[in-house]
Amino acid sequence: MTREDILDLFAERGVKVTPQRLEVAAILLEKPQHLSADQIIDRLRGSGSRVSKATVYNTLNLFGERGIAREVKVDPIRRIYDSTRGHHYHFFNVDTGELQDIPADDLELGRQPDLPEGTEPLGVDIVIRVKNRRN
Amino acid sequence: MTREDILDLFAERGVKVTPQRLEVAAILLEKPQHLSADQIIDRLRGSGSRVSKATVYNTLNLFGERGIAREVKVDPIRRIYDSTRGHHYHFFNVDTGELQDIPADDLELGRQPDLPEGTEPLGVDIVIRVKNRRN
DNA sequence: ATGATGCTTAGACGAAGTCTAACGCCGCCC
DNA sequence: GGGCGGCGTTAGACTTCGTCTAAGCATCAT
Ligand SMILES: [Mn+2]
Ligand SMILES: [Mn+2]
Ligand SMILES: [Zn+2]
Ligand SMILES: [Zn+2]
Repeated sequence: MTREDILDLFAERGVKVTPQRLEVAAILLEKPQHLSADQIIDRLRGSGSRVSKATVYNTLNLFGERGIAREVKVDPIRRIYDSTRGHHYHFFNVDTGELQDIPADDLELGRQPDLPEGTEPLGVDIVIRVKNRRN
Repeated sequence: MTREDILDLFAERGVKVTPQRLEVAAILLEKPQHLSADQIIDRLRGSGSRVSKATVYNTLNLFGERGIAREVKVDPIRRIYDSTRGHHYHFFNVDTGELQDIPADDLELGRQPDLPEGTEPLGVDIVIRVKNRRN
């Protein structure tokens, strides 16, 4: 994702541009990937950036709310942010901790249950847990 | 679930019986429900029990490993334990934090993707996120 | 008895994320 | 230009959830 794309996306989602937000976006949205806040901070530090921890967390929360990144719930000990915004699912390898995308078309959802009374849908999260085959 | 059922389940899963494990099981496995460690500790304290925090966490980890309870990954800030061991899925109401079971039969999974090379399946977690309808 | 093993415990510790209060930056008004 | 308000950023304190440590206990085998 180019700098131009990022600026367009910010505009589209009503997110004001700041140097720090651009730095975080440049790392996370560079390519399809799944990163924790800590990994993003490490990469920022590695490239000499001084964006504070508080700002990284604020920014990731903002990106989540505005649909600039997706939060993936697989591991209760840390939040993972996903640069792929479109509809898709995940494999989670419990041995390696690795997350892998499943394109929406590769997984069909048959019958779906009625929603609870008085609620409306937000989305469907599917995680297929796998482990390494030992033989 | 009766005390007898719990003892049978422990035996079946190779879990040694201790008074503390029985107390935790009595609370969690009483009925179909979803509880955090903290809620379990509160209920133990409320009924005058003195089981330590460390033991509650150790016990819940053990229950998870041995399939005596299920860990539901829905909220990255705390672990939720599910007394329903069978195959089923969940609604998660983001407004209330409420988790609601979806029986396996109510949700059909059509085509499933090929697993990543060298891995074998552990299970499929599905969470349908919903919010309260406001109007 | 003695020792080994495994469970429980209080409280220290660690990791992830949030909050606070000060500070900087920018646009607006005069 | 100077002052003001609003928002974003910052360091570091703080909170929360969970794990670890080291001591104490129980049970079992010899
Ligand atoms: Mn790191
Ligand atoms: Mn509580
Ligand atoms: Zn993804
Ligand atoms: Zn359930």
